[in-house]
Amino acid sequence: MYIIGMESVFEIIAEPNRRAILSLLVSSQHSVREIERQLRMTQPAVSKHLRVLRDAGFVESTVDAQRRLYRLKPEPFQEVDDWLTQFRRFWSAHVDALERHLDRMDHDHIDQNSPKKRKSKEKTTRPKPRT
Amino acid sequence: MYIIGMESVFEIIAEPNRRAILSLLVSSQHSVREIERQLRMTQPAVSKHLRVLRDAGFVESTVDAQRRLYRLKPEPFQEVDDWLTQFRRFWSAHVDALERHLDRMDHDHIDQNSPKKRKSKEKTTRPKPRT
DNA sequence: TTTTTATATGCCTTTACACGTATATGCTTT
DNA sequence: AAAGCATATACGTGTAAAGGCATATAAAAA
Repeated sequence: MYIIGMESVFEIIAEPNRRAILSLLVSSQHSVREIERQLRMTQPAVSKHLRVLRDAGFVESTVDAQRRLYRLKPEPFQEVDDWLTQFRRFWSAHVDALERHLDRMDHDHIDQNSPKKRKSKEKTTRPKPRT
Repeated sequence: MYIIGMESVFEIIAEPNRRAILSLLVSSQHSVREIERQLRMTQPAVSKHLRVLRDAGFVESTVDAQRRLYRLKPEPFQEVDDWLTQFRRFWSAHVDALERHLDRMDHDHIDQNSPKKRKSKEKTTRPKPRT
């Protein structure tokens, strides 16, 4: 049940300054002032972008005295990733990016000590060539 | 002094009609007229969006008599996926979406006949909790 | 309490973009 | 050659969003 302004996640991340804020918040939470100084934006600009990001579910905030500490929320990113899914079969057939994608994730996130489980050349199923 | 319209991939996919075109083209290539009828847009609208998509590298076209057949190109999707990468560690820590992501890709793309190689509960490494 | 710091918001201006209509270009069919 | 189909583009219009400045609110420090 949606209230208002329901912009798509894609419109939200279309704005470069908002992407910068998201990238900054991925390391840890930050106050508005900190974002303002790090990204060299005016304070109202930061607050407005954070408002948009909050409404879209990209961030949430907690109160710390006069400050508001903003941090990321995961759901909208998942939404982008879900949209991307329909294209993965296609693009992986071209640049074999699927394999690289999975290997990259194995490296970065699963573990660094156990051997990779994915066979290196398990030829991804090719979609039918376009006519 | 800007060269010309170098828009980011995010601005490109921010437009709903463009996303619709991309989703349509994922099945197979289509002519402008076909897109026009399928998506119930005016012909100039389709042509303009295709122009934007082409300039951004999302599509390419070949000539077929008077028609132009448009099809997807993979690179820009990869670019979106790359941007998403910096957030995967974060969001996977929250909803365990990484595992679901990988499992989903296994199902959809790698193969449908060999057993899944990924252990079902290989507890993804958790990033340090945010402070 | 007065002042200072932190954040949010309202107003205004500018810019960019999406759309529709009309038109231009070019190939095809007759 | 003429007519018709397919596509691209130019122009004008409306709208929405981003940025700046001023201000409102509230908590902290003095």
